[in-house]
Amino acid sequence: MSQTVPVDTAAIAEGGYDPHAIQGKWQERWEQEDPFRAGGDEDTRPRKYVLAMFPYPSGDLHMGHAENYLYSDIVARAWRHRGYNVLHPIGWDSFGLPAENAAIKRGADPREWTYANIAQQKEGFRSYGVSFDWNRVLHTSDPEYYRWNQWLFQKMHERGLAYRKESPVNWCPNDQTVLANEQVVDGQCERCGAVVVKKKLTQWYFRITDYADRLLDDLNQLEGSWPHKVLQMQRNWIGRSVGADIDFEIEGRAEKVTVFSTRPDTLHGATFMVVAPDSDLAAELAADSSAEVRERFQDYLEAVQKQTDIERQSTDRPKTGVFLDRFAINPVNGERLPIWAADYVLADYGHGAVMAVPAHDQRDLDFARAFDLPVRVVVDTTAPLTGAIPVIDPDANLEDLDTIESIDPATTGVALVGDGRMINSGSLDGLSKRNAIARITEELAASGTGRASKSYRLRDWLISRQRFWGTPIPMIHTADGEIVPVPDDQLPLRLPDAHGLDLAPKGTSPLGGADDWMSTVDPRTGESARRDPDTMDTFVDSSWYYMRFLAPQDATQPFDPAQALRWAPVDFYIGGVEHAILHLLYARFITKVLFDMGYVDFTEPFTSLINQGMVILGGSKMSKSKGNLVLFHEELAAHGADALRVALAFAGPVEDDKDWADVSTTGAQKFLARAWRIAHDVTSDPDVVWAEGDTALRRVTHRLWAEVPGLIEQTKFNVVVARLMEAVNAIRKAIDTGAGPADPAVREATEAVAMILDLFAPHTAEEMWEALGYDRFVGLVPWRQPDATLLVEENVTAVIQIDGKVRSTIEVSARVDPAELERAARADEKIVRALAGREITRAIVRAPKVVSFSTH
RNA sequence: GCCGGUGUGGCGGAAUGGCAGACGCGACCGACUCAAAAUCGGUUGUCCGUGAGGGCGUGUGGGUUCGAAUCCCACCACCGGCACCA
Repeated sequence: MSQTVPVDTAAIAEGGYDPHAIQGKWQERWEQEDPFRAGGDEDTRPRKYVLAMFPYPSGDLHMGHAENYLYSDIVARAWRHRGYNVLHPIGWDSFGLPAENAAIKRGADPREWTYANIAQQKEGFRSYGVSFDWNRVLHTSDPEYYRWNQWLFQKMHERGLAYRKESPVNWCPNDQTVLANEQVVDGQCERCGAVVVKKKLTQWYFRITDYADRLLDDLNQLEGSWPHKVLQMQRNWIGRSVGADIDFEIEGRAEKVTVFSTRPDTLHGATFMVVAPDSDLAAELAADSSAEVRERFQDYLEAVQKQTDIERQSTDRPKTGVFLDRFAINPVNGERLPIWAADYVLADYGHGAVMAVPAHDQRDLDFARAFDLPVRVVVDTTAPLTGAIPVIDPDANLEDLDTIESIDPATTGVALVGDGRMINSGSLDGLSKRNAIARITEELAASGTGRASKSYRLRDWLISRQRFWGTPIPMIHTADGEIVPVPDDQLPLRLPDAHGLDLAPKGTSPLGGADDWMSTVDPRTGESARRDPDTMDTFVDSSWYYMRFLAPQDATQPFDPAQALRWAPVDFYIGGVEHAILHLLYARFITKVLFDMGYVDFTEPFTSLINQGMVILGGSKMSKSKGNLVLFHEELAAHGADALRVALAFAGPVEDDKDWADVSTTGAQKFLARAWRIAHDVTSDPDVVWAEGDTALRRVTHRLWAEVPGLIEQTKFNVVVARLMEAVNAIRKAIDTGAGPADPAVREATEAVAMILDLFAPHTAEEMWEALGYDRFVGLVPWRQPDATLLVEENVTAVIQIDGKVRSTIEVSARVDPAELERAARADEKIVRALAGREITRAIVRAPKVVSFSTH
């Protein structure tokens, strides 16, 4: 048995191409000369702002980062070549739980862990050759940054957009903190997977629901520029329903109860009312009922509260509920509707109470059938919706309507949710659904018992967190129970030293244990007061960071409005789809708030958005626990940055997942060695006259110039790499068996390859550029324009079809006359043979590409 | 249940109304070499045929068109979002 000897294939095998030496050389020069710094105020070129979602410093970079920042780098480099002043910054989303958990595990300071990881990732980005502007680095955990989170919070508070309320909140029992709705996925904590429970707490919220309509409607502007999927997810998440609020008198209660309904047209069909058992309203209605009801209600409430969200939300559970022995009065007909408490009604949607119309709502019908409540049909879904309105006898009994009887929900168990003609509904009779909704809404408004209304699935954004490693909430709780802002001259309100603090999760913020830190004075009276012990959700940090890059060192304001006018909004944004309804919704919200405050002149932060796919392995997501990790620094060491970059860019469309098993770093390395070699084979000088070069090769070059910018704009990076491979193959062939290494077209083509390859393999491209006799940096060289005369082929292959099948091809001039082309096609030997005497009944000629004959 | 997306060789993918499978991976054959690696050249959708050539082929079925992977309709499969949201 022979032994396998490890060989440095990269250095030896590729015939002199040594990616690691090249990489070190150019990274050092970039570091010294800072060529990718964005142009300043004096720069008159048009501007482009390219941004990839900033990383969380969770250890070393991984393959997902390799992909994400490769794509933003490709776009940034392409725009530089096309004459733009490009801003491509990098920073770190450096507050958050993992730092804290790691610190708890090791008894260390989250700061140390965080900044050590940032240093490691910075080094990773440098050795990967990403063309960031390193002068604008920010870390959200720096007081210089989070000071402006506190500014934002106070601005929001001034405008009534930050407020406190007591409410049942999502509580992660593992992380021991509250979570925003967006951070609960399938009833589980987005971060750790623990089953989320409800807890009633007083917390800080941002009033994102005030912006629900704008967040929804403005998605239309992004159509075509954002992934369809993300727009869809945001629309679903906001979940606007249009209908009416209807006020019901309650017997024995002074105030009316309002319900929301998308089907106010069915108001005459309401036969009972249901309130959410965990709502204040249910508790109050039960409290004023009999002792027996109170007891039954209490038992039911306890049972309901024991359920997790997962249990409560699972569909096709049998309906449960209790009768509260209270009655509501239907405003349109005075009927008494029994009021029930049932957990299929949610406390925090609409008004926590519904009018139940069992005939026309499946849930209400299920409940009615379970508790033997009446069902009254008020929409004849069998009636035609077009033509004359059928005459309905107002005294007609349902039993008289044969058609309706056969589909009576009370017997079939299927609610009639479709459109139809109103019946048993007084003034609405005969109307269609849409007209009935309009009519009843008017009537309710006229009588003061209702009004048009909208409801949203979206809830206000809970931003308090009971954890240490985040932005302290800049508010003071005074002795008299007031809550006042920390005065501006005392900002930033810095986190205390973590040493000596118990960071372990215990359900309240660790800051509460920092006595010196917690005690402060009431800025109005000087009396002693307490700080707010909670920190902000880290999604607050990332909701506006793209603005901070515009002037990251500014100590006087969060961002410079003049720079915002120059650079913002972001022209090209890229990141994973996992942020579709978290970061991207919050950033849109905060941008609109900043617009309303007059700080920015745009309402959407990210003009175009791309979601890159994930890097997976063997069909499943990489994870430490599964042990199927492909490590970034190992791949980098094995193949070099350029091969890694080319392999990833070539692996497939940006949006698709890339299985590492299908990614060929060795293939990429081979290609790069071939490209590097042709640059060294060129023997002509830089001042040769290209026009004297081989025309066929020149056509290849100019097709490249014609095609590549468009392909980059469409983010078809894999196709651009394929085109470069074709070009390299064509040059190789020209050198070896055609025009020869001295031909000007060989130089022209090789220069084009170097200039475009810069997007994918910047180190190799610089090395090629140098070999071709130029000064650094190819990364800053403007791309050439295609020569139109070289784009028009002289001869093309025309396809000749008979009855839709290709039967022959002929070489013709690109400027061939259609009549002449048809003549040539008819005369073609293969066509004559294939026709076998059949007559051509029709000929379609699309010169110079197609002739299509039909024979029938 | 509602809404949306996707479906192409052994594999990743290309082609958005005009030669399906560009480019690459893998595989096979050859040149160079004592040999191997690297490099270079060739073959590679599938079936029939010695060959020339022909049949079939982009999830399935239909349609539009001289011509469909591409447009339309229905269905199937997979993936994703929302879901007792009134």
